[in-house]
Amino acid sequence: MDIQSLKVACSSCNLRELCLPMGLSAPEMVRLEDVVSNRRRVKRGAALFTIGEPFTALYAVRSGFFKTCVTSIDGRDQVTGFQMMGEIIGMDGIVHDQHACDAVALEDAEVCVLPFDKIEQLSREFSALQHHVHKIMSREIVRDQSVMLLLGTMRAEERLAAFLLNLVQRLHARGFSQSELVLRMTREEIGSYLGMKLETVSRTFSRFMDDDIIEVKQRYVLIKDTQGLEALANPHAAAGNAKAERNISAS
Amino acid sequence: MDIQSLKVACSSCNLRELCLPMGLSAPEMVRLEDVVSNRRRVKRGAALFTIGEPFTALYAVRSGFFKTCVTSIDGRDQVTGFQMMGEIIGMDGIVHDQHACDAVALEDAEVCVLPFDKIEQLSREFSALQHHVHKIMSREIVRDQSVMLLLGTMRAEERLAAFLLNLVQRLHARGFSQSELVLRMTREEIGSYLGMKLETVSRTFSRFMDDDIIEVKQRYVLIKDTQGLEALANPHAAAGNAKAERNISAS
DNA sequence: CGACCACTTGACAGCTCTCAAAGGTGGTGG
DNA sequence: CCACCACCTTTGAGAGCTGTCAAGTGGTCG
Repeated sequence: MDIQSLKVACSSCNLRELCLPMGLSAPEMVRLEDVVSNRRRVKRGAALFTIGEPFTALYAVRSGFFKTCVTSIDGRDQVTGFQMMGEIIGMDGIVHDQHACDAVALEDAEVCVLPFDKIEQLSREFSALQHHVHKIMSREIVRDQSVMLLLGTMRAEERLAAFLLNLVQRLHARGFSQSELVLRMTREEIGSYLGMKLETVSRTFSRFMDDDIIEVKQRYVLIKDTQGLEALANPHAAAGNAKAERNISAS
Repeated sequence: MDIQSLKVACSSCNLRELCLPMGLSAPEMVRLEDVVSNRRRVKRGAALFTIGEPFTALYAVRSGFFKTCVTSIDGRDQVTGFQMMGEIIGMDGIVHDQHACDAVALEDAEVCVLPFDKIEQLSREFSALQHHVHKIMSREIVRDQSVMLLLGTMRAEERLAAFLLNLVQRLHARGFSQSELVLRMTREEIGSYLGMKLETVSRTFSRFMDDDIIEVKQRYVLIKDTQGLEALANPHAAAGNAKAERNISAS
């Protein structure tokens, strides 16, 4: 245990199937461990990086929970994502060699530092790593597009339902419960992510409770009726929707 | 001219400073031309690719105008972007080896086909190309985040103003007017992108006209007061906003 | 234990959506 | 070449959802 906490070892990390080393061969992973030599602890409320800060590395979340936020010229800010263990942060910084968003820890956290020049160098040697890096960035693009869909077409109930389902789904993939979770963020942060005010988030939680779909006690959430929640997130999915059916039959 | 229309030549393409070959040396560009050997024409209204289609290549827009749209399980769809010449489409497909959105031509268009396996192969040889590919993907992530900010925090007037400013800015970078443009998309498509209904788009255009900030005649738009439009897009930028000022002083 | 922060709830206002009708524009076919 | 049709756009009226403002409660952390 002591040795592990001093030296990073992707090959023994229980996140390796979710994180950067996914799909690498044993010798490749050894070389990767050489690159991923540093860890960094981030206290709750502290920033891993901030807007404008020079970009040098990507970060793999090892433990803890982060939010990323962008800020407009006139000071409005928006949470663009919540990141949990195994997820990669910082790809926004590549294009201008400086970060385009803030990354803030929502609880005490630890990240693996992935110096980007080293990643690029190793990617030129190992096509598996190269392709995986591309996949990670592509996944982020696809995720962002689904958030656009949420923000552009959904109403408050649908947004919050989709948000909760997404969270438990990701937690479940990490070995946690399928129906229980502890929110690491405030109502205001949820609202910022979902494009609604904290009061609306709170009211919507209350409505879900009244409908007996979830149980909420502060940060703790129990999903009592997953199907009901799914129905709230996609209200027209069951009804014979022409477009949806076309998509299903096409695939 | 005939030769050029048969054979792609990045080195003589007037988009090379915006597109994939940016920053490559002469010999590198020659090798790239070998990869970018195919072009494809797409008629107005036709799809360059659709959701679920196998991913094989990225596409560089050579002429014409595209939209990309995602569709939810229950059939709602959302325009996630508009792409003009010099911009790269298709990065959504990398993660699952199939496209996650539709790309539809809004006018007759032509694209350069960039087979992705070839791009990856060449990226392993040329770090300049590798880094540029990363930048293009990172730029897309940053763009998506700014759309989230728009959808999450702005009101109809602000969204449409920001949209118009973004369009003319990109057109201007391509040598077009700074104050005049022709919309290639319908009010409904604008609305889908901006998360509002077509009627609201139309009404907001009318309000801008009443305020003498723009002139609109169907698809044609003349920006009469750029500063006024910027003020509409960032209403609190001028006022002494604490957060904005903190960002300015910090940078 | 106390202060502060997060959360909940209510009342009301306002923005955007919905539904509806009419006017334009561009394309197609006779 | 003209007429017709389909689609896009504009505008109005009213409804509904979410935001705003406000007050009070409860939980958490120093």
